[in-house]
Amino acid sequence: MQQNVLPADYYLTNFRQLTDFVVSRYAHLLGEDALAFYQALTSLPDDAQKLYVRMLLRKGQYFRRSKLGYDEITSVDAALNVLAEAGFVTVDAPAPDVALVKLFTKAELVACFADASLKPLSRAELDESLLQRPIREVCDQLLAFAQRQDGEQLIQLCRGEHFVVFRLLFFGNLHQDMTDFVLRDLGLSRYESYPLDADSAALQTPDQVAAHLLYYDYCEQAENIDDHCAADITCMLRSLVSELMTATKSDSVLRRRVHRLLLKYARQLERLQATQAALEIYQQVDRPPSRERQARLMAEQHRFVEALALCEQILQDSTNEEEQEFAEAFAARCLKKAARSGCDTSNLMASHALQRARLNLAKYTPPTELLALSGADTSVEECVAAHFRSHGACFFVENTLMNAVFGLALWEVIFAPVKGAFYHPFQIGPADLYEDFASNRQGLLQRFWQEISDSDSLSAKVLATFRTKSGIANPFVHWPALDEALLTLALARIPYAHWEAVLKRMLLDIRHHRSGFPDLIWFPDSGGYELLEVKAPGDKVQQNQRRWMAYFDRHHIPHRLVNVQWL
DNA sequence: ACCCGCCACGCATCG
DNA sequence: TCTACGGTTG
DNA sequence: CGATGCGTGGCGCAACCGTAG
Ligand SMILES: [Mn+2]
Ligand SMILES: [Mn+2]
Repeated sequence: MQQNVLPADYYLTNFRQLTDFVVSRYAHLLGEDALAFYQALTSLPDDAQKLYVRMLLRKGQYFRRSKLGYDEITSVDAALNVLAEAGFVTVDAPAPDVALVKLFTKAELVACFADASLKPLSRAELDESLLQRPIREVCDQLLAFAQRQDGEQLIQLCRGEHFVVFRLLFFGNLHQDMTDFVLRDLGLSRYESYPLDADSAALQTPDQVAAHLLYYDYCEQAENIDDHCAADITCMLRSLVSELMTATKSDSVLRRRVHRLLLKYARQLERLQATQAALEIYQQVDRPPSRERQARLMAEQHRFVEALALCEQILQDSTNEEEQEFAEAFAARCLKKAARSGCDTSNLMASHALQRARLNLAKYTPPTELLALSGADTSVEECVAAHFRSHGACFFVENTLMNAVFGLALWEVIFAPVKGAFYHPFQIGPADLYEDFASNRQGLLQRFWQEISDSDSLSAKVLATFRTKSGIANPFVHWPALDEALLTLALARIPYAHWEAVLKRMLLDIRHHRSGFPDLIWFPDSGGYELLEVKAPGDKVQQNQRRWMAYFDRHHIPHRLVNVQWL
């Protein structure tokens, strides 16, 4: 892959692109101080802006002058003077902050504090021991130590917190950053070009922005928290709930993010045996696997009636297949345990949902073959593929093939300019991909199925898109795993009705139906095709894999489970 | 598309 | 001296 | 025993540098 050469001030250009974009579209969402920050910074000479942005893009807010070696800046010292004058940095006047310690090496710290007892400590222990001392004194000594070195200065970057707001408004999240610009400009990633209409924005109101910023504050807090202190975690989560839960009512994106965070840390509370706290947090979340976790915790405490009530609720209203299957199986087990422990189960047995669950327990068993192979140095899947290649072509595809055909066939639908779906240039897909993708595109999909109504039109569409969009990011297309020969063969051998069935199930629930496809696709010399899921001894079919195979069975899509036995 | 989603693997537990 | 890692760079 | 649940590891741009051990 060719690598483009970037201009020396590429980072300033990128910074300006981002901030200009935000100011021109979202000025009404920027606070007064953020806007003032932008105006003050952009009125400085280029060199000062360059240095400021260089520091802004590095970690932390403290820097040693000796580590600011930027050849493209005519005079770093002059730039620093300008920045200091304008209040964008301080020089040799750092706030007392433990982060300053990170600017110095072990050897320097030992010398700085002239304390030989520090020497045998590891870096982590050294940091820890300095943390015990008064911060003020430590920082004074560090500053004095730095100043004793020729030309050294301690720079503190100021007002950097405003850039976070710009990033949030630009990307709609804080996990993307300026590297997206660089990777694109280097030619390492390519994005589809979709219109960014004036009215599409990730965030709409100042309150929403504030809530998101608060959420990311909590994320940061969570990352720095002691993972095995249940009390600390509980305390943080309670505070998050009280400050953020109301904001999630009207903001589905924030809701999703907050729920994820709560689920993750409630699970951690479980590991720490903090059952009550975990339950308390789970009760704030109404998405899977919250009720499953609650039911498990209830059953663990022999509160079978409550566990069963949760299962019953799931059976009645959950649209999540995995959660449904859990409730069916778990309810059956709980009923047994409840009966055995002498609970009165007569009320429970009257529940329709629970009765249905007890009948519904049969799991689909795919056609199965036992294959004896002698071990090799490659993966099981490759061994089995090699075996099947003696009677045809065989590829190790897992999700990549079906997903690729989905992504290529539906390319225009995926990137259609639906309102609110695209709001910055670095999206690999629409914002609502995993939410209401199909219902927000009913007309487009209807026209798609009219246009793509047979094998020829599907093949033509997929192969044409494969060529014209090659290399462009798409949430379903993993370009390196794809080659035209495989695609051509698959399109020729797999009947239209099968493709239609697969794509339609994917469309029903993209998030949960984009995975679980079998390992291999085999094209026998005699024609046709078959999907093969390989299992080594000790491995077993996963739930999402089984659901796909059950669906294959209903649609007469040829598939098989290949259990390997090592010779 | 948030130290993840996706897959396989290895271990402990339990009817 | 060598290696592992995190931070910085384009 | 098989079934189940839990935790794990690899894979994510690549080259370079300084620091820690
Ligand atoms: Mn697999
Ligand atoms: Mn497999």
